[in-house]
Amino acid sequence: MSSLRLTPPSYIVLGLLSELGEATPYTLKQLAANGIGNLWSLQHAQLYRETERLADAGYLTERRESEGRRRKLYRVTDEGRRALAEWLATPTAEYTELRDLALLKLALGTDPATIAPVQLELHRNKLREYEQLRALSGKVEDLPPEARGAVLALEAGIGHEREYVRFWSRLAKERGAAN
Amino acid sequence: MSSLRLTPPSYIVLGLLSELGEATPYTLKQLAANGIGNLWSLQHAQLYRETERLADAGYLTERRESEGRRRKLYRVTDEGRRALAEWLATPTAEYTELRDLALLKLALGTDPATIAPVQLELHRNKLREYEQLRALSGKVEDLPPEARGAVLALEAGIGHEREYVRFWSRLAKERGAAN
DNA sequence: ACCGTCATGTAATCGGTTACATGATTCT
DNA sequence: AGAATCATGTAACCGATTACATGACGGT
Repeated sequence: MSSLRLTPPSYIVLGLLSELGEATPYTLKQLAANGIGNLWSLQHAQLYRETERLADAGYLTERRESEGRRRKLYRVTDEGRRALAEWLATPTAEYTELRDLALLKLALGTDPATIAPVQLELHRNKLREYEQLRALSGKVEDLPPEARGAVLALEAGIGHEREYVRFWSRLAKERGAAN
Repeated sequence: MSSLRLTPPSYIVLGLLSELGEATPYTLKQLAANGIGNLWSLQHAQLYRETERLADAGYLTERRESEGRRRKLYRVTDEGRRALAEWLATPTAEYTELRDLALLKLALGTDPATIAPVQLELHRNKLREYEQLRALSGKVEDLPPEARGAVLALEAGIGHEREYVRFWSRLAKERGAAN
């Protein structure tokens, strides 16, 4: 019941759970690994802690199976739904840093030639993966409203991966030519 | 002397300090706020902790002013320099998630119309800021080698900001037209 | 029956953020 | 001299990752 701060992981849990209805932390983990995990991934341990935290605060209800594995099943309360909706309705004006390790190394003086090829391949693979994922959904307008956001976020990811590929292939080429 | 794990902030400290020679945590903070802070920012408190940690582990030496403010001045040791060089020479194959709050909201079902305008302005401003910064340095080839990495990282940032601007202006337009 | 993997959870550790506190300078 | 801001540092809290531990299930 205490007023705890809701963090991005909290909203991920609330968001996923309100679509699923009822689920165990482990189910959430599996679900998160696919879609939203590309944007913001979570360890399974964190999901156990987070669901517990949210349940303590009244945003989720906890139910324990009486037989078998006696797993814990969570469900979003009205309060949780309200908190999520409120957060979703508020625009963020916060700037998110890239915090990319390779760029950090670059900024601190690495020779681009040593990291560019690896990064290039990494982002090419990621781009391909995203594009394949994207191809599975059709046009955004044809999707049910609840599913649109995820696809849009995926499209953002594709754009950034393309940018990464452009960037690192430029560096790979320049150095390749210079040497 | 203990073997502690070196984190990205550790390398930022090592990197900045090895360029500066000797500095106080506060000086590092100021320096970091400008250049590298756009990529990976640090609180001042963290810099105090981190310098202390690194000094304990033997990567920095600590010297205290005898008069005046009795500030702590740090300097990179050979071991520190070695650790930094080793890290810089190792390519990373790790994928960095975007972890952008606005994209997260989008993925969880926000109406794009409510966040797109704010994000658009945010990223337009950031882009302008980066481009002005970029204009201060000339061509990359004319720079001293130590300074090139920072400019390249900045160029990466510009690319991503352009991508953000493209993305959010698309959403802003679509919705604007639909309504 | 046994082995490996998937599933489920807890505990300990640790980095990072927030909050607090105070000492110097500078400006009016 | 007093106010405001810059500079310097410490302490407490908290979220997140790592490590540990065990139970169920599927295949051979």
